Amino acid sequence: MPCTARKGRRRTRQVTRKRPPSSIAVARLAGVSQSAVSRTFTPGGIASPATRAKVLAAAEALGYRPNLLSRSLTTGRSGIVAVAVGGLANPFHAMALESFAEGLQRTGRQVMLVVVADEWALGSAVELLSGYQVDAVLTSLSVNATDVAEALARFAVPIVTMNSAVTSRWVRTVAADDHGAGVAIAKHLHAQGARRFGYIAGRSGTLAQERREAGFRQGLAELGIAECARAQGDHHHGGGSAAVRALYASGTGPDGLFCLNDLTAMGAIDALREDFGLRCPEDVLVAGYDNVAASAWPPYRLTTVDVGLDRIAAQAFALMEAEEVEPSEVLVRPHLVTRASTRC
Amino acid sequence: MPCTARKGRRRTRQVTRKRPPSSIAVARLAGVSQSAVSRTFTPGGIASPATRAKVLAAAEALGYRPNLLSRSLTTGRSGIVAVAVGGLANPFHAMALESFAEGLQRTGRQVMLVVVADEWALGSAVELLSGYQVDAVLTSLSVNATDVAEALARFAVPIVTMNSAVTSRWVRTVAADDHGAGVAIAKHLHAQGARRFGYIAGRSGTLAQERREAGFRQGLAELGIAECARAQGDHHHGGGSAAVRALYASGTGPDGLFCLNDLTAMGAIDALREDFGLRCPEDVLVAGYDNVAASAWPPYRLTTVDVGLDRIAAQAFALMEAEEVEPSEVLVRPHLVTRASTRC
DNA sequence: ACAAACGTTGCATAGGGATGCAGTCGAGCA
DNA sequence: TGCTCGACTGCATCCCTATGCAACGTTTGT
Repeated sequence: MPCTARKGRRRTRQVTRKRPPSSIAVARLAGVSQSAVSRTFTPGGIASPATRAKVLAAAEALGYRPNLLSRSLTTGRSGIVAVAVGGLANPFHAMALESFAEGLQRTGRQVMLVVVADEWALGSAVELLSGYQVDAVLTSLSVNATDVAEALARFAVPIVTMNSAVTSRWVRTVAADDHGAGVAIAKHLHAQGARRFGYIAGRSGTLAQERREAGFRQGLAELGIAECARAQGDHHHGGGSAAVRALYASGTGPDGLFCLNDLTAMGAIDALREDFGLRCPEDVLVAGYDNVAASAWPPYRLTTVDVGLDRIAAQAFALMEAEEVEPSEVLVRPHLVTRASTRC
Repeated sequence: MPCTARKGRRRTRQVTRKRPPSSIAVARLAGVSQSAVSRTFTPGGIASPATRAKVLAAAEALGYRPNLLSRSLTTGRSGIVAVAVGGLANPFHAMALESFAEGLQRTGRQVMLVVVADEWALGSAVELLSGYQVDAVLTSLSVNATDVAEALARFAVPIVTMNSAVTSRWVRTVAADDHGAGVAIAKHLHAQGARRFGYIAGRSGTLAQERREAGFRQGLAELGIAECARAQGDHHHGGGSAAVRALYASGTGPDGLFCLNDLTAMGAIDALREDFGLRCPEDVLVAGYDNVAASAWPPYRLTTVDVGLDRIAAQAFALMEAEEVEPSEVLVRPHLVTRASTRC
């Protein structure tokens, strides 16, 4: 067997930046043991007032702050929660992020942000994140692909999504009642006088989108209406405009339009006015979804659905902290915000 | 002297969640030493193909991922960069965040997000972040208070701000040439026929705001114009509207309006139309700042300034990585985007 | 055929902090 | 006065990975 013990070796670590003071340095200066320093800074740690004072003075003098990364080594929890959002260009995602971040910071957790393109990117992002020992992952994306959900479960980290095709011990879901909101929009548009209906979708295959559409169609069906025009947008302003151009190009289009989200709806309204000279409340009623700030602005005054991000965030936190979860989704009741865009 | 060595103690750690497999577990399964596992996963580590294969197989079987937090213990760099933004309700901040996040993720760094109210909150946020050993801090805030800048410097972490009153070895600044842009806007408005000018400010005391205003006034001065009405907004849509109501309430208001940012400008335009029946290009020319997505929408078609976030982000990354920096700020030349809101 | 050179591997330890255990010291009690 | 109890404190370890060094086996050179 090789090599006997030896000591006093010299490190030539590469660009080793100057390290901040450690608890050992503080202990030396304060004339106490390293454990005393640790106990002073550990919540719930026991130290006499005298010791605590000496330690705090020394720490202040050196500018010492406990290294939370190495703390997480012993405690097994990093205090870091990952938040994955897709596309901050959409103010809804920005607001969701802000809600999450605020709540997490308030409870002393830190937010690791990951911007992901879609749910598949989410898989590899989580793989990376698991290396950082994040305590949980929150995402405003919805997970539809079953295999993605299963892949996520492998990391043994609580993952809270907004809509997921399958939920499991690790993949948990909180969502607004998109279906119910779709029904409500249908009835509202009808009550306001719309008779020819249309729906502008987003990228196909997202659960939220499918549920909103299904709800809308069911609402129409309950009113005895089977027909509903349809066009596809892209979740953004431009897509809404394009969809309207497709819908109204040939002959009369719908006079009641439900759009997957507010950006799409605002794009739709703009195209109606610009390209077809149609006025929004008078000729076509338009409703959106998300209650983005801009939806309240005078040019739009858009009827929309407020999902209640604060309540969603609160539920997400609860789900994230739960030890065990029976696989089922938590639904939050959204709130219909009626504005001038659907008032004749 | 107390206690002699003893071993085999039992831990009753509190809710110790099941820990993920460690390199030791992988080593055991693969029949190699822990160092072999470490070398397999360390970029640049040396291991024979045979060993590497055994290790990778074992790691795959156990679902092992190296713990990046403890890695950072030895390497001294966490790979985490903090990004501090204020108020994601403003799409400009959301866009800045996205630019930063994308660039950082592309280079394999992780983003720790901090939402802060103002620069003072930034100070305590950085204090907390320094516990997480972040490699640098980026922020879309500007730091004006000298004492805040000095407090930040104490943490010995590179901090890149957008505008800072004082720069130092640690506090570095990249900014758009707000002053120059203000001048350009003044000349543009004048060239388009405006004669009575007005400026809508944000909260007082932010450097960006002061520079835009100073530039605007200098541009006017160069045109021989001394007079410029002024009202204060709040960086948001509502503030712009309120400012317009204040400006136009008594008699004729300006026919050339420069607003601190796009949200303010859009609020201004809406109030001009709603409350005073003034049309935007015909009666009043309006310009904003930031080139937010909504500024291109048909109701506004807002002339604005694009600061070039991608270039700013690139410069920020360079500043962040620089070992030593001569204390001076990096200026990026912004780009005037002219749209219908200033075309008669 | 022997030595030197090279490529790999394992050992031991560092890095910062948390904590079980045992020992110290002072206070309270009989 | 003597003893028990309790409050602290320090020691020794552990958490997980990275890495300097020495030892090993193999290949190459002469």
